[in-house]
Amino acid sequence: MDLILPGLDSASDRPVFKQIADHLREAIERGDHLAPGDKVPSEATLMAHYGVARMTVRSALQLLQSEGLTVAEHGRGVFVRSRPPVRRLASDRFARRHRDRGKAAFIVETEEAGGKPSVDSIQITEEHPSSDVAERLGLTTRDKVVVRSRRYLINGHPVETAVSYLPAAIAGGTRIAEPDTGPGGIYARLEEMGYRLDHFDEEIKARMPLREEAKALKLAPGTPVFHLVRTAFAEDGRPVEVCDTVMSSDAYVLAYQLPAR
Amino acid sequence: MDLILPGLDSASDRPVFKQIADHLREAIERGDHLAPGDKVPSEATLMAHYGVARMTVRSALQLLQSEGLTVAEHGRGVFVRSRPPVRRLASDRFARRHRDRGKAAFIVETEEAGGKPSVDSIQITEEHPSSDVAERLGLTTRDKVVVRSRRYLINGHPVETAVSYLPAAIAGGTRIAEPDTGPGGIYARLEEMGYRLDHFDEEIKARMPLREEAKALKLAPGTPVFHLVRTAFAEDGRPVEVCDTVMSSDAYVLAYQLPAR
DNA sequence: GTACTTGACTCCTCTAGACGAGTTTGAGAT
DNA sequence: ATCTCAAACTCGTCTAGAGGAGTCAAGTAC
Repeated sequence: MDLILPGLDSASDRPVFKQIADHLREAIERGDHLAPGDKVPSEATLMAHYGVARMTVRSALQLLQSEGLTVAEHGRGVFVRSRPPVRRLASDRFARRHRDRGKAAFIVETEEAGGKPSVDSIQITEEHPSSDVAERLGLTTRDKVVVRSRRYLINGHPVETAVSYLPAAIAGGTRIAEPDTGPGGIYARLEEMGYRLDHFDEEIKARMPLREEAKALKLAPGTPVFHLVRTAFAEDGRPVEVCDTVMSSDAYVLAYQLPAR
Repeated sequence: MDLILPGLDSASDRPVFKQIADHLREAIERGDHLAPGDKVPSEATLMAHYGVARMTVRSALQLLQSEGLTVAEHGRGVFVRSRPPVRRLASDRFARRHRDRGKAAFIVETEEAGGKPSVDSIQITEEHPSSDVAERLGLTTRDKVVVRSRRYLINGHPVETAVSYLPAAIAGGTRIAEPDTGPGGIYARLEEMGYRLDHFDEEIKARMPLREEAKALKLAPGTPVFHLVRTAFAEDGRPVEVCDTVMSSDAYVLAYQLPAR
């Protein structure tokens, strides 16, 4: 490792720990001496190099970690973050021609990208909806909804959690309320039941994950999430499903096509 | 302020600073005693309450800040983050009927939402494109592109930076290369010039901001950004513009409509 | 009354240690 | 040659201080 870091600029009024972070950040962004996966010099090494206290070095490393540039591994070291290959979610992923192939969108897309898709933590309950979900579905909080939660994984690594809400009047007692919804997933079942789908609305936010989300998705510190809420509308204009998903921003690029007309 | 925090659980093996952060996080999420804009108890208060060292309290506060829940103001205190009202960006924002009204999408939307839109830092240059931009525009890096950078503000607060790239062969020497593009913006000029627009592709990533981005958008620590790249296609299928925007995730909810057909 | 000073309170940076816990590695025993 | 175990090295948590700088309000001088 021939990484060479500059000395501190004692004339500058920039705090020491930020200067150290700057040096490391530049080395990472240049990418020549500190490439993804590489080990960042240890705390002890940096202390000696800069002649500062341990906490000062740790503040610098903390900063880089909060920027999502590095990951610390207890007992091993601090490493330059290597991002997993991202998946592009096309805006035609719910087109009927895909659904008719008999597989859910996630499975198809992941296999096409050469990954091994899996789904776990499937839970199904029947509950009263939150006011937000009730409003989106055109229900009241006194109505009941079928709630399907699950987690999606690629090559064993979790990338997304999803919770679907469907009016119990529609989905109650059907295969949608079973763990295995059969070929084509929820949307195929809805269409079989006569709820021919017309369009989906998607609302996307980006934010830092809650603690449970970071845990469920095994997110490295400093990784934001997409929070996407999709509402499916039948051809009669009625909403038939709300799907609330949280996705690792590391794993996805969302792609949409908009008409100019 | 009658905020009541529980004591530490010395039996738990959860680190003290995380326990303290948990207590504060819960109080914030409950929202009853610690609402947006409220002042979090000072470091000294928390030290006394929990009987721990200064650095322990600071670690807890640091954690909350990195989660985007609080903002520290030097000399004043730590405050529960109050998020600005978000703007929903509808997927028909570039429909021709809006463009024909003679205002750019950003101006129209912001005024409709009751805000005062403004644009600053307008810079126009002519450059060789990066390989990414060249590829999206169907050019080579030896061609030239007109580069329009600007920053969008709502009520004086920056929310988005945008850089548009257009083939110099199309936009060079036109009003698109002037600071004021005239009514309806770039897209109206392109259509006048005979490049009737067909559709837009948008690719969305979420990530933590670079340092310059955090500065340009005056982002609070722990605020991720949307990185959106839009490519505009003319009716003959040729790409005519690539727009690279970075948006504060605090200020936006992106909304799209997808067909189910 | 107004303007200025002062002090209390706030968070920011940094030092110099301590112990703990996970990982790796090499020396010694088998 | 292989296994075991302890040492060395890593980051994680925590203590107990120090001086600095920004903010605010009360009190002082004019």
